[in-house]
Amino acid sequence: MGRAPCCDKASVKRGQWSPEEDEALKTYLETHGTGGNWIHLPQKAGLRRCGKSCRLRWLNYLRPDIKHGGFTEEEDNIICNLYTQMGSRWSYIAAQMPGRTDNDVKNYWNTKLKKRFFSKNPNASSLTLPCVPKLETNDEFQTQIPPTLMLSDYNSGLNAYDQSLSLKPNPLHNSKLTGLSQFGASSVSMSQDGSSVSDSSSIAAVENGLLHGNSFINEDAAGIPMDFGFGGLPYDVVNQMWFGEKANEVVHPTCSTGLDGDFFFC
DNA sequence: AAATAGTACAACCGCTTCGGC
DNA sequence: AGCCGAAGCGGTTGTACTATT
Repeated sequence: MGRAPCCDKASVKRGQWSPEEDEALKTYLETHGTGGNWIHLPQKAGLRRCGKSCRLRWLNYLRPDIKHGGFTEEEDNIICNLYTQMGSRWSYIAAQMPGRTDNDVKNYWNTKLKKRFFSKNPNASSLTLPCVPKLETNDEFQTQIPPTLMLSDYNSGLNAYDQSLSLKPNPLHNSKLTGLSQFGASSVSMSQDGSSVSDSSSIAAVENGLLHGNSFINEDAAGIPMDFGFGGLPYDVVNQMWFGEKANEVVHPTCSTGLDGDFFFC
């Protein structure tokens, strides 16, 4: 038995939106807002569309603050940097670029940026990406971003990475720190087929200040930092360095932007 | 000019999470 | 505490457009 469909597919229109439909949706939303319910919105707006479809159309295309058009070099670098740090958290990456949507960023990465990135960083294909623990807001998390991991070169409001911030959990998020074992072991391949950990609470993790450079750090009850980092590499908080599999191997976490703006791994 | 291949982007699908009851 | 509906999210697919042969 499959999942019940969100709407009656036989009675709703699918495919490309017409200008008339766009106008109807836009007019309705500008007048009434969503009313907190997308499911019943199409009916009220006189549209024969699924509520989900309306929501997506609005969020990805019709919203007045959407920036259409090509990505700048600066935006390219932000995407590459954030992708290497947190994987395909498109909604979060998009949130760092005003006017860009997760769909936009995702499409742009999949069609253009990924090829460019891997042609410049052939070794990157073997990299693993961080998997993100769920967090419990009761835990007294507090961490600082190591200076070597700063992205403040960008003027795009990467506030979450502000070195000077000492971030506390956001009480609005009520996620739990569960399933820790999976995070140290699992990884996300940077190939097209690579899937991400489908867990939106990772965004809360970042908002809660747990992004620790390429890693996500939780401090357990005893105050011992736990690392869920880049491919499971432990992070040396004191020296702000990453350790490779060999004890004497040190991996520097910083990803940099070259003089010509091209992204590369150091 | 027509056919084919490649690219870009919009839209859909289904799983997970959240919040109200 | 558990259920259920709705929203959020990321992966995938569909399609229009452009370039190449």
